[in-house]
Amino acid sequence: MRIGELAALSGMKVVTIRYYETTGLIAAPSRSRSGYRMYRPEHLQRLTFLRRCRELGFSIKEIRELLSLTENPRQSCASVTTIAARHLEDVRSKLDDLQRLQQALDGLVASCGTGRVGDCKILHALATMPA
Amino acid sequence: MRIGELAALSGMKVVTIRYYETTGLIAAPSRSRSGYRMYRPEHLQRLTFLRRCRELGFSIKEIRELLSLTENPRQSCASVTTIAARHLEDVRSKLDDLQRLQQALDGLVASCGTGRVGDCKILHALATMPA
DNA sequence: ATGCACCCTATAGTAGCTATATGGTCAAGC
DNA sequence: GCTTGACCATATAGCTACTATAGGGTGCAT
Repeated sequence: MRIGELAALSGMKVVTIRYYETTGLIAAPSRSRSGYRMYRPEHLQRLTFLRRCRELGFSIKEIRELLSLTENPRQSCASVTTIAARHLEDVRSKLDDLQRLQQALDGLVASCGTGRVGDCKILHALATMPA
Repeated sequence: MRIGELAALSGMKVVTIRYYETTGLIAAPSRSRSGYRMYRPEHLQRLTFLRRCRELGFSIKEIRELLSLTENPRQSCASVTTIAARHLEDVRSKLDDLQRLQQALDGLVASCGTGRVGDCKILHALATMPA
C-alpha cells in the first residue's frame, strides 16, 4: 500500500510516517518504479505500535528502548516492565502537578471577574504569590 | 543588582532571563560601564510574575496577553478571567487525559513482569490495542 | 599576578513534529 | 491527447521554551 493508505489505517499523518523513517523508527520501505514508498502489513503493525506508545505518552527514546527489546524475544520481559513502570511514575507525578495547578487556577478564576485590570485579583495574585 | 542576583531572587536561571530579554518579555536593563546588565526592583517583580505564570502552565503567548492587559489598568478585568478560565479548561482536559493514561498504564504494568519478551503482555497489548 | 566566580555574545541543539516551496505521478473525464 | 486533481517526492525552515557550547571579558581577593 502507499503512504496515504498506511496513514489512514494507522492513524498517523503522512508527514509523521516519513519523519519516523528519517529518524530510523521504521525501516525504509521498497519503492515503486516512480519512487513512491510501498508498504506491507508489517509496517502497519509497527506504526500501530508506535501510535499506541505515543498516545500513552512514551517518549521516542523510550519507544526505541522498547523496540530494541522486541528485537530478541528471549530477553527477560522485566526491562519492559521497568520502562513502563518508570513512565507510570512520571505520569502520576505530572498528574499531581496538574491537580495542584488546577486548584490554584480555580482559586484564581473564582477571585475575580468584574473589576478593572488595575485592581484585578488574578493579576495581583500572580505578581505576589510566593514560590 | 546583577543578573545572577536577580536569578537567585526570582527563581529563574540567568540564561532564561537573557532569553526573555531577547524575546521582549522583559525590558532591556541599563548596563554597567563594563557591559553587565544592571537590574532594579521592578525587574524582580516582573520576573516573579513571569515565573508564577509559567509555574501555572501559562504559555508565553498567554503571558504576553496578560502583560499587555496590565499596560492600562483601567481596562476591564474580564479578559484576564477569560484567559485564566480558558487555561483552566486546558488543564482540566489534560488532567482527564493523564488520568485515563494512568489507568491504561496501571493495567499494562500489572499485566506482566517475569516472562520473556517474546510473550510479554505489555508489548502485546501495545501492538494490538485499538485506537 | 593569578585564580575564581561571574558576566558577555553568538550559535546550535533539544523533542516531536508541522509548514512551506517546488515539482513529479497517475487515473478519470472531456 | 490533454487537463484536472488527488496523491506522492525532496529539501528546508519553523514551532515552544529553553539549554548547551564555544570563546572571551570583568572584578575582587589572595
